[in-house]
Amino acid sequence: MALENKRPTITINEQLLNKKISVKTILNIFNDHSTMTEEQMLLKLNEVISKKIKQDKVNSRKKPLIDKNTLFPQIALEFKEFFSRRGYAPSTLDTHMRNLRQFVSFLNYSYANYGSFNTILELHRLTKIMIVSFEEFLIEKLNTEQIQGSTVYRYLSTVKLLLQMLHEKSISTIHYVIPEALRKQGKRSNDYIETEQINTLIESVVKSNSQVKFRDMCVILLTMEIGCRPIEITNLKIDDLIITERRIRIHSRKSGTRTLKISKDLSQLLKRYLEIRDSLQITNTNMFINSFGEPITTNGIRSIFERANKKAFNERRFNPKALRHTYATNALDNENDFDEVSASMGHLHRCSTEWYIHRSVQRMLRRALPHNPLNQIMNGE
DNA sequence: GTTCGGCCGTATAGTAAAAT
DNA sequence: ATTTTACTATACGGCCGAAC
Repeated sequence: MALENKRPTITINEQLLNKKISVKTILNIFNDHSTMTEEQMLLKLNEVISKKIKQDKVNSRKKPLIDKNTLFPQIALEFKEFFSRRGYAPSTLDTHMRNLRQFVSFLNYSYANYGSFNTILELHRLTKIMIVSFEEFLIEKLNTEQIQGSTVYRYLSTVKLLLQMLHEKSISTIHYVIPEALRKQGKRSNDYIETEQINTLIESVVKSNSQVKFRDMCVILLTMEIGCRPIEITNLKIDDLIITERRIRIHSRKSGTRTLKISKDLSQLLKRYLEIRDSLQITNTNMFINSFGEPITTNGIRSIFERANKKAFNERRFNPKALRHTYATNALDNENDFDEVSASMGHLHRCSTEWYIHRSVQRMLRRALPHNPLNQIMNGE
């Protein structure tokens, strides 16, 4: 390490060329330069750099989570086994399994003296009375405002499906119809977010020092600009972005596939994000990844929004869906072609889009996205 | 034929807790 | 302290048949 006659030199790791280190960090290193030798400075710099590189490495998950299957009663697993052959989406099967867990534990609790209900074969002891008492149990929860009507309906739908299966397997002959009064749909909400609020949210992300800052910005701005769903963001593959044409192809089971135009600024931001992503060793082709290098999930998207909200407003003010609603309202308000808006929202039917027209006319008149918040960010940097 | 509404599969939201 | 998962609850929307 002797420097002697030579000028001090430093070998920069190739990886470093792609890393960004803030000016402030560098300045901090040389803060007390008066007391440091050149050699010490270089050592210190190297130290900071290697720390930074280490930091940017993708973490790996330590150990697998608890086997999900152990969380569900045997009946739910058998249910899944039976129905997964019918092409149900994973989320649907999950929902039913969760609902079944409630039902099975209800049976085991309320009818303990009838013996246990563990496997579907044991469900031959299931009686209509038990189901009706489950209904009553749910109604009680409904009346005490623990759950909504639509949830009661969901639970009973699962029971109905279970009975279908039991019938097909000749385990039970109970024919069950959900009572009319218990078939409640959920209520639609419609949030509208003023532009300033969106700006505040985005600014808070821009200002943050988060390692996933660029990812988060891309996710929020994508939702804002094209009104896509969280699930559609999780489904995005790298190939879905056609950067030269500034087009992005989004897909979900619910809405199918559609291709949308994005702004110049957003495409630049995405490009920048993808550069960062490229510098990590990622084995999948998903555009957005979590800190483990795995494809991001809808939970991940939600937490991006929650974090940003908390930072910006100190409370949860709006969610991805609200941005989606805002997008639809703005798009319609700016006198875009109705069918175009409908298509860009991924609505297959006009009625889905029409719903947004019935919003407060006053508010619709008041605001119209005066500018793209991205302009400020890109110019400001 | 268009519109309305039910059905039901599937997505999102809120919260707590775990993992780093 | 931050970021993610797990769980429960609930909203959204495609599809289709009945009512207009």
